[in-house]
Amino acid sequence: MAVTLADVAARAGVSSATVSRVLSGNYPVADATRNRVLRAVDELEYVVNGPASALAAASSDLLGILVNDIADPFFGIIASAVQGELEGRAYGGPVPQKLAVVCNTGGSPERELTYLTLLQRQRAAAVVLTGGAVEDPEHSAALATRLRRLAAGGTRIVLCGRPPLEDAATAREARRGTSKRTASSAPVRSQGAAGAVLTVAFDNRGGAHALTTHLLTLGHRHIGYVAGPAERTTTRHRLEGHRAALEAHGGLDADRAERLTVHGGGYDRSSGYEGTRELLRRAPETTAVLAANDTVALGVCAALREMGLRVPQDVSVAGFDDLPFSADASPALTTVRLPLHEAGARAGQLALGTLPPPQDGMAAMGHELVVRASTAPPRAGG
Amino acid sequence: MAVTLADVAARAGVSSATVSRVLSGNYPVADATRNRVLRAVDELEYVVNGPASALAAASSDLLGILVNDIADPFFGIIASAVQGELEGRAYGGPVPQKLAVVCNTGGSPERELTYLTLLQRQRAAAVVLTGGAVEDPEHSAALATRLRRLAAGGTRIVLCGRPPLEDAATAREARRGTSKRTASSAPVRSQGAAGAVLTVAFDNRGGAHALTTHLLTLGHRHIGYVAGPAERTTTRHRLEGHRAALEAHGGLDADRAERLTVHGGGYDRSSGYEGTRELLRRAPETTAVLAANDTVALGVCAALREMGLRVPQDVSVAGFDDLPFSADASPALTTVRLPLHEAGARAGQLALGTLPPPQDGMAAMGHELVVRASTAPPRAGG
DNA sequence: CTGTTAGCGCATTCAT
DNA sequence: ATGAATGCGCTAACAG
Repeated sequence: MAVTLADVAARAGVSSATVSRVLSGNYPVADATRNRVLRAVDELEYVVNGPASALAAASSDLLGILVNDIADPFFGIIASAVQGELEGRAYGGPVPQKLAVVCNTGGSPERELTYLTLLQRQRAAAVVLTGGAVEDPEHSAALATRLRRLAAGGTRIVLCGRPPLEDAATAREARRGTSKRTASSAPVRSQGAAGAVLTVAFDNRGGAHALTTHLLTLGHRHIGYVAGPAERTTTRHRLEGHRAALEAHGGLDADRAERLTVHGGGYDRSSGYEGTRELLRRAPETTAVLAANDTVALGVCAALREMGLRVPQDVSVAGFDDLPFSADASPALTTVRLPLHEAGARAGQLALGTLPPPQDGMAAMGHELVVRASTAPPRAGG
Repeated sequence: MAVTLADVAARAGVSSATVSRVLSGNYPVADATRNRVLRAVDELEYVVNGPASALAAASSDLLGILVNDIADPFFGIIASAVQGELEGRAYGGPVPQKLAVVCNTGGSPERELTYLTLLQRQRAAAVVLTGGAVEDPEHSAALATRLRRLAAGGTRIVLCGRPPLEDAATAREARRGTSKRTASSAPVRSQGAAGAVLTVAFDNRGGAHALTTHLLTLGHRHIGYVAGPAERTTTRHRLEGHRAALEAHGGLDADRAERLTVHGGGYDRSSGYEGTRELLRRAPETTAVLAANDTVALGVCAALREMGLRVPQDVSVAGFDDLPFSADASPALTTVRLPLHEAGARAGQLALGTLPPPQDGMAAMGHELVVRASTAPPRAGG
């Protein structure tokens, strides 16, 4: 833990500068010299001092990934995919070269900011923020400011699974309550220029729309919605897609829609369980339940089962995300597949600069309706 | 991105040393001075330069976590729990202070070593290695050497879910083929002293034993085993527990046990699927299948279903780990619960030094048999 | 309690 | 193609 460049240099009979050049490989060095250096490195079991080199070079090979909870497969899959892009080629094969710093925010805005500070402290080369954002205007503004500053400082920022940052002007308007945003509004500087904040977006609206349409087509007219936490963009977008589909189908009764919507505390199983009990208390006529995501859907199914209702004969249930376990659930879950892996990979490439950023700074991912056993037509007279 | 300690010092009218003291908080500073410094920090939006401070202090606040794949909830849960321990208290609340570097090894020994090098380069404060180890003697030796060296250099090393490092002497013997290891063997230096390699171990043998006994008690006599990759310690231990139970129950027919064991390529669903087809081809009389883990068990169930066999009426199935989705699978999986979260938390505490290391360097975690719907007595005459 | 002074180990000019 | 010299920003003695 103590052998330094100078030691290697001494052993190889060269200057430390030369050793540095050999190791970073971005400067011509005579083959003979290089070999001698490499041998010395080997013999001394020299390992570069990362902090020292980061200090001198003003850069690091750390990449931050902010997730709600890495134990949730939704985030695990994305993080895994981001990681997959973190390797370069060397010695004739793929070799990891950057390190991923995974930060569990638990969905808390404060921790999100705290982690950003910690990553900035490490001079992380890039930061990927995953999952829905909290919609508190105060926090959004603070976060946007921080991210823009980071981006301006050279840290690549990628949002994966959350909407792009509002441009500053729009945000100001929004906070003033004037949302008369014209088509000819000023160009969004935060997206075109260098130091842009890039986005890989999921189609939460479209997915929920497809799911709701699927249920409507099956004949359901009493569709409950067990939603995620109210203040999340993901929650809002999915709900919007759901309501848009209802509206398209024959008008939306706002009060009724409100009554059929329950907000859970989180994207977890128990939210689905509790939410369903509440929902059926409010609206016993419900014949179908849309869940905030697959995990919530499992809780929905469990609650229904416990109430003596069969899925899908008595009540249909649908999830969202199509996590790996959904196909094997009881019953197999109808859901919407989000390209989590692909999105993560894309985010990783954008973060590394491997992939040229899209024109408008935003890559939109698709969705796919996956119909399985948990949805069926409502019972006659249901 | 350019404001330094000196800038803050100038603004606060103190020396940079004082600023440093205020920020690290481990040295008395007059309240008035502290406030002035803090204000300057705030006004200048100063963020510590991590690399510089790591270099000067010869330490970093990075902690490495090696996992097979962070997308697998088994590892996700452990990693999440480790993370949970990474926060200290400040400003009257829990605040993350160390960063977790998560490394996906994909189960490859080379990548394991590569990542260790990268972490060593970063001067990581600790490294937690999770999941079963690959049993190649060459690699084990290389890995043990590396870990011991790291530990000796002050990096805390914790193995979570894999057996303790063999002590050097034992390893040498093993490689010579002489396994006459006496009870009075030399004390294992790698475990008692400072710089020890600590272990948090799962009871894979005990769990498999319990599961097999459960099936035997139900009346099963033709129990197949769809195992994980052959060279993993986890695979071996679970298989050993399984066979020990068979033996305890009435003698073990080695050939038969061999015929009823199929080794999958990995701990994934498709291994379970393929393995089951192979197993039933070899031994159609099978009335129960033990899977390498829960994920594999899902594949087992899928294959059986596809062959027209009902679970558990025709064939019982059991998993291992009790991952969250297992209770909601179709049918709900009988399995063995491993305290993944608790183990991860413990590993995190040991890695941080929050928890005093156990006497023998090893904390053994328990297991719990969880009987659900996927196991039942064999059909009469089965 | 605070300031001064030396490095920490490396990357990078600038010479040669 | 290589070496010498400088400084990255911070911490840790050491004084005072």
